[in-house]
Parts: sequence; C-alpha cells; structure tokens
Amino acid sequence: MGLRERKKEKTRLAILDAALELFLEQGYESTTVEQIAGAVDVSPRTFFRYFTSKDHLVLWFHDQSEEILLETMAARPPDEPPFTALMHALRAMLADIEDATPQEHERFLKLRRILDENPRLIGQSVARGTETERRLAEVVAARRGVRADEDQLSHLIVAFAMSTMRVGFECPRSDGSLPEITGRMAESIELAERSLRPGWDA
Amino acid sequence: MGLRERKKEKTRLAILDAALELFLEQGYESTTVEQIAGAVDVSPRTFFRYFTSKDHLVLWFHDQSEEILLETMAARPPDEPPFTALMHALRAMLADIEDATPQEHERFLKLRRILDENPRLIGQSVARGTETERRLAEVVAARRGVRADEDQLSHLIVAFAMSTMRVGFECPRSDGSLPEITGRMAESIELAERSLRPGWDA
DNA sequence: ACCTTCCTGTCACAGTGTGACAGAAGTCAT
DNA sequence: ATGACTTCTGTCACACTGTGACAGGAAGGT
Repeated sequence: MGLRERKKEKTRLAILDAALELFLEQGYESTTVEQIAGAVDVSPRTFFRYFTSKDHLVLWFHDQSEEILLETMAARPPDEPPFTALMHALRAMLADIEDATPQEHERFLKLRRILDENPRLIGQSVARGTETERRLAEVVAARRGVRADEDQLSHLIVAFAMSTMRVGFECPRSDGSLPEITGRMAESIELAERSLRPGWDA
Repeated sequence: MGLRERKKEKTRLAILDAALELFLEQGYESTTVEQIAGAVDVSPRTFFRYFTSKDHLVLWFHDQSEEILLETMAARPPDEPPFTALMHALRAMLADIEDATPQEHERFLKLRRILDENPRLIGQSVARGTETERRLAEVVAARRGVRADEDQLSHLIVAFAMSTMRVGFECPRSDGSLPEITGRMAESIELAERSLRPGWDA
C-alpha cells in the first residue's frame, strides 16, 4: 500500500473522528462542515471529496455492514434457505463488530450515541438501507431461482431480515455498552427465527 | 369552514399538483422550488410555509396513511392479536386509497411514478416511516401490556407489518394501474400472514 | 530529474431552508 | 360599513450544503 493511500485513509479517519467529537459536543445540526474541515486543517471542498455529504459521515458504518452482509451471503451454501442465510450474515456482522479494535469500538459507540440523539439520522440510515435491501433481494432471488422483479417473497424475506437487524440495533433501554448492544441484536435475531413458520422462505 | 381555510387548502393542492407535474416533466432534482412557486404564483418563501421541504411534497401521502393506520388501530378490539390488528389497518389504508376521488387517484399514481424514478425519495419515504413505526410500537406495546422501551417483540411486530406494506407498495413489474398496485399490496399482506407462526405476536 | 497521475485548495455558484419585518387580506365585533 | 384584530403573504437578508472548473503541488514510476 503506497504512501498516498495510507495518507488518504488517515485523513478519512481524522475527519470522521473530528466530526463525531464535534457532533457530541455541540450537536449534529449546529456543527458545520466548515468547522469539521477546520478541525483537521482541510478545506471544506476536500471534506466533500472524502464524504459525499454530512450525513454520509454517519452512514459510514452502514456501508461497511452492507459489505459484510453481501460477502457472507455469497459464501453461504447455495441450498441453504435464504432467511437462514441472512440470519447467518447478521451474526457475521455482529462478530465483525465484536472483533474490531478498541478504537473502532469507540467510534461505533460514539456513532450510536449521535444516532440516538438525532432521530432524523436514524431515518437517513434506514433510507440507505433500502439500497442494501435491493441488492440483497437480487441475491435471495437468485438463490430461489426466480427474478427479483417478479417475486414478492424474495423482497419480503430481505425486508424481514433487515427489520430484525434494525430492531436489535435500536436496542431499547441500553446503558450504551457494547456487550449490551450486541446482546440485544443477538436476542432480536433469535426472536425473529422463532416467529416465522418453518420453511416459509423455501 | 371559513374562506381562509378553503383558500389555504386550495393553494396547498395547487402547489402539490404543479410540483408533481413539473417533476414528471423535467425530473425531481432539476425542478427548483422557485419554479414550483412560480407555477402557482406564490413566493418561494410561501412554498416553505405549506411544505417544510421539497421532499415533504412527496411524503405527503405518507402522512395521510399514518393517520389512517393509527385511527384503525385505535378502533380495533383491544384483545385482538397486534399483528392481526396491524394487517387490518393496512387493509383499511388500501380501502381508503381505492375509495378516493379520481383526482386523488391521479395524484397517487403520479406520485408513484415519481417515486419509481427517484430511488432517493423511496429512501426518504422509508425514513419518515421510522417515526410512524415508533408511534405504532407504542400502541402495540400498550395492547400487549408492556412498555415499548422494554419489549423488542413489539418493535418487531410493527417492523414486520411496515415491511409488508413497503414490499407491496414497491410492486414489481407493475403496469402502473391502480388496481394492480392495490392488488399487489393485498397479495403481500396475505403472504406475510401465511409466513408467520400462529400466535407469534401474543 | 522527468513526466504522469492524483490530490488539494481556491473561487464561483446554484439551491435549500430560515428569521425578521411590513403590508395585504380575512375575520369578527359593533 | 368601519373599526380593530388576527393570520397569511412577499420581500429582503442570510447561513449552509453540495458541485463544477481550474491551477498548483505532492506522490508514483521511469
């Protein structure tokens, strides 16, 4: 990996960390891009080269999660029922969070606090989720041997799976610790598995 | 109803119709608030007094639907299983769309075409849905005799119900006619009812 | 060193959304 | 009708987000 790429990754994280810090200090809305850029000695224009929007800062983890979801789905045996495969993918995502560095844990928890305080951002996060759903629906449809355009069930399977993740993530009455959050998510996954009729996704 | 309120409702609809027309003609992004306001001889500032944002134009029907959902839920017998009640609410929403005036049908179909062409807006629509989900979760939790903060299942029930609606609404391979759309939504509701284990939401 | 490629800052700009204020229009008395 | 009263509207000024264009500088390979 060249110096250029290392430098880029460094600024990307510097911007992200500075932004999270400012958001927690003075709130999301009242923090401007100019301030964030200023905190890491970068021009506002450059900020937008790293993150396409201010919201994108907060959706960062979402993008990472999507990657893991898609990778895991690709790796699961093709004859496995799609919803089961999706639940495995969710658990893989969970494991990835747990196995991350303390620094990344820190970011994850800060982000979660910001999300809690700004319902609008949760909405944005869900909004981005629709694109993920579309892609996952393609994968599920392929597994089921149908076209995604023509099969509502494929969409329903994915939508239920994503709902499960979201419910776990919103994580009611949390003290904000990482084990509690991941615990809730695991809980939510089990709940969903128990709620559905065996073989419904076949 | 006084002249003032009638006039207000008239401008609100005039703005909405002009906007939908412009969006279909030249696309959502490339239509400015100034244009919309100009088309109905209103200042841009006034536009924002009727719709809090450009996006809000498109989320208009969402707000209406939420109202019906909440009203129906309040009217359903309290001992009915929550998911069943929610499915009834969805059907009530459907009926409301079908029973509307031709003019309102027109708006609904235009809106849907715009949504189809702008995935970002679907996201926004879903984003607004999270607030609806929160309110519905309160209602469901009350039915189940628990606190919404402490019960993941209440959230899961609502999330599954809203997913069902969305999947029906996205309506793959549609020719765009109203009967087809409502048909797909009904289909989706039945699919969901068949997929869940009896008594899962008790 | 050289040339190429990519990154960055500066400038200019379009567009969304908001606060403040003055004036017009609607409302409701007498 | 005429008055006072409330509510809506337009104008002006403004902060902020996000983008296109261009010039200079840093990193890459030769």
